[in-house]
Amino acid sequence: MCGELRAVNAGQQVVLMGWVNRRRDHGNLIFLDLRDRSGIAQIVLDKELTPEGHAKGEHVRPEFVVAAVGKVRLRAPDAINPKMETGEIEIEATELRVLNDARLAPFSPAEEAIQNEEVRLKYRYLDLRRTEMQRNFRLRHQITLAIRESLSKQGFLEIETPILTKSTPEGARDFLVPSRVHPGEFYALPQSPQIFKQILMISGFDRYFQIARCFRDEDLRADRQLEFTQVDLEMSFPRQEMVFAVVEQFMKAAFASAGIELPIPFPRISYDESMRRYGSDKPDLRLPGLTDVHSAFTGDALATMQIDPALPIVALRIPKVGELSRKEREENHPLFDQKKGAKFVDDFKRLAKSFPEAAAKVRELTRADEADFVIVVAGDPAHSIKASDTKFPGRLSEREINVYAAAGNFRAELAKKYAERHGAFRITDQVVQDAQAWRSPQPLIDGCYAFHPMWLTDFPMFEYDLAQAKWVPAHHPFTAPIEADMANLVTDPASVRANCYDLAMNGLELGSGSIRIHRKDVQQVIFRALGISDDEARARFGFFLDALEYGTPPHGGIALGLDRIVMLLAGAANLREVITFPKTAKAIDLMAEAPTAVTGEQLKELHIRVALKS
RNA sequence: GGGGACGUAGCUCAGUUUGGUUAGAGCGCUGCCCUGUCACGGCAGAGGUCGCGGGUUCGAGCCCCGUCGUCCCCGCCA
Repeated sequence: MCGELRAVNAGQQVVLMGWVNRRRDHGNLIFLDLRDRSGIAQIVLDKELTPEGHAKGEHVRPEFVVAAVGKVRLRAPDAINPKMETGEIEIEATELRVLNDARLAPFSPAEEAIQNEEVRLKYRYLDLRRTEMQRNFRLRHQITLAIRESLSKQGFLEIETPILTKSTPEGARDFLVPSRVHPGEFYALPQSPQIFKQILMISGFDRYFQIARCFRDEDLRADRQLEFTQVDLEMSFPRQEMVFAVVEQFMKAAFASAGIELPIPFPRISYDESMRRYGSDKPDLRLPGLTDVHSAFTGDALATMQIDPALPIVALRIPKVGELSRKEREENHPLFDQKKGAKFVDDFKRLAKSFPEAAAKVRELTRADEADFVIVVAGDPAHSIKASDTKFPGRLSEREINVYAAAGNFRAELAKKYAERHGAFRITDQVVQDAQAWRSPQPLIDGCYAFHPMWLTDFPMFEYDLAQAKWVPAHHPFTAPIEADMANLVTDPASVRANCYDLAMNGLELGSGSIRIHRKDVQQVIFRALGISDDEARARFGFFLDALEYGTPPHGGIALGLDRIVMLLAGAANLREVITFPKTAKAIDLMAEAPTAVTGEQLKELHIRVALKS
């Protein structure tokens, strides 16, 4: 293997096979950099030593596939290349065989990713040859392996569930597959193995897991593809803490496989607290959170500034951004979500002029340095939004959540924009760039962790739908309420918390799970509370309701997005970097050119007629 | 469904502000030269429907309208 040869291999006879990364022709001496997945080695073709090999070498071009026969030799001291892992040696070729030629590639796999993602995806096989992509998928393999090993050690069995199945209750649009045998009927691809894994608990498999492909026919995002992979698990007789412990173990193992030490247990935070402190249900803890600065403003000041005193007033702080010009600030304004009924103050000079005490207090409360950029976000009384401002005791109102979310989104956007300046995301970048580091078992920087996992708990069971004027489920219908809140299900739905939990890390939702309902009577109450009729429940998952009646153990579990975990560890900003053949934002595979129309013959066999809108 | 950014040589980009002769650069590519390079070097050369369609104009890469594609976001989706 090209990249594995070292000084100790000097003198060995070898046959190296791989792709020509680069060719340097010095006339009677030709250097070939030969690349395979292990790395690059330099082949020397000397006209005196191998006239034939040298002659072939003259016609070799980038990405030709060749075999070089020869001896490993130490380079002369002044010819050592310290930038190459194999820089101390080279192959003195006695023979060169051209195994295959190659057309001129639209871009070179020897170089960094090109900007044009269309071309990258169309020629994905060339893109995947790049060192960075090879590294990403090796990383993905190692992470997957570590998770399998950890879960197996913890007593989980890996069990497969169907891909051709029935619509599951996840709420997204299904991908449908027509049945040839049953005209007019369709299978659905699983949005998750949810019902099957719960049935596996009923079947007595105790602890199940699966690295499961899931499918959701919704619009794509940087962190969302049509098909994605989940680490899906379920266990019998659990409590939240037991699920957390299992996940923490395998996450620790997964990160260790990438050379990152992840301290456990992970911190926990309630949903309400997360909204207050980060304006998000997937907080990024690499930067300071939001600060409640209501106390900095007098009633008069709020009236003058036209800020709603009944709503939260929070400050966000992005460190080390420095002072921004008016133009720079204005360029940031589109990053603020106008639709949340919130407004912001980012001109601190003006604020200090009108309300010097308030401005000083805000900077004091946020512990802002001179160079830190601070923005105050507050409710806009003038703004009419479609949101309920009904305040249920012990629970954030929708308008409050909107103000926090506006601040949280703004914080995340600005953090992304000024990543260079605050440097809080840098350690992740370093993981990417340092090709050695990812293999190292040592943490990259002692005591400084680039990855901040966080459990979120105590989600509300229901959300109030203003349009329908009723409480609707915030989760899938098998999520159990927290035991203590069970009594309030009908009388006070607002106060009921769900026995479910999310795992977030660095501003991404990594996974979501819950303790499930295992009793039929509770399930019926929930269905009723969710406005799902008996008939509807029976039609959608009657088989599951039947199964529930045959001795269902208490059970619960979670599913974590494997692609997202790999993305974080690869330091990638997009899922496409860790998925071999991803789809574009318009849901197209540019290489395979899918989807496509199919023949009339195929449609006929499937009893399908296509009716396109004109 | 909506908002934003982008689209000029194989790739990365300049040129668009203020319409004006034959659209440029770097890398890559082709040919020749070169025995110690490793982003090799030197000389010469090829390569463009300026995404596509229409319009305004004496004249459009540049202005207007439409359309397509890629990316990011909202909606949607845990």
